[in-house]
Amino acid sequence: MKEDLIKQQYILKNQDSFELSHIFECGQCFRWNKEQDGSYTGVFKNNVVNVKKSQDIVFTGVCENNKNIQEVVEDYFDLNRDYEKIKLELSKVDDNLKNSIQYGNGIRILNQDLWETIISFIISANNNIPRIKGIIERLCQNYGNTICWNEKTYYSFPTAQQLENVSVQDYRNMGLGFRDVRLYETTHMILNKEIDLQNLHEESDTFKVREELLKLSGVGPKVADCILLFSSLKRFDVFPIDVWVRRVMNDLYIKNEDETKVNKNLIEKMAYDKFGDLAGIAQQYLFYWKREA
DNA sequence: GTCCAGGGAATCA
DNA sequence: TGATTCCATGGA
Repeated sequence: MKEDLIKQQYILKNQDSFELSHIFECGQCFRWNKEQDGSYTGVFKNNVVNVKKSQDIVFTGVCENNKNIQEVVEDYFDLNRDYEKIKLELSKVDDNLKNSIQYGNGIRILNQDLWETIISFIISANNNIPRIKGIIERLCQNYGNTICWNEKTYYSFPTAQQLENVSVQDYRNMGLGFRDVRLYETTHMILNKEIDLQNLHEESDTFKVREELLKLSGVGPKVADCILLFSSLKRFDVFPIDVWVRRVMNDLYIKNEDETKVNKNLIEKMAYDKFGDLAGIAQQYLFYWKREA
């Protein structure tokens, strides 16, 4: 019999660089949903947390093994990182970036589980965000753990072991489309330790980690960079290039007549020249600004 | 009916 | 290496 989870709360005061919509709508995560009161509720690992911002930021929820909620959210929201310093540094680059930073000033890069990030971004390929969220939610409901809180049932993201016996056809039936085989193959590559996720955390060379990720089925350059940036690997020196980022980089800097013809290597080189080892964070401000504004 | 979505893999030059 | 094409699905 599993012990009941204790409802916990943590109140954070005086936190600049923390806006709910900026954090949850900038495309880095798929499991946070807006409530009627403007707060957001999400599941990560086996935690269910609601975040509400008025003057202070209030975290309420239940945590895996009743671990202290302050420690849990400090890790997940990367609360000890100085975003004011990062924004100051990036604002010096040019007015374009400065404007986008003002627009998305409350963005933070979440510290998401590596396995979940890999699978989520394989699903994201040639897909739109509402549909990605729907597919992931069905995966969780079918194969994740149930977590009860506030008289509602939530579902954790299934582990690789929980997906071990899921077939390609099962995935197809859940609406994954052509991504079904990729999800199946990658799950088993990780279960077989062809790719060892622990080793990825221990490798310091970003390029080597990227090479390993690219071996996974369904992981190409863009998905690999998203995994590097948005997961617990936390590599801020990568610059994921999707259609939106290509668009914004062409509009601001390259100014090619046909933005679909812009070379990705050119964008990548330009990003690193301009933004250096903070390119990934710069990418998030630009992405959010282009998509929302 | 057509186009598009946080692309990747296979194919061909 | 670099460019093209196909891949399911659902919403606009």
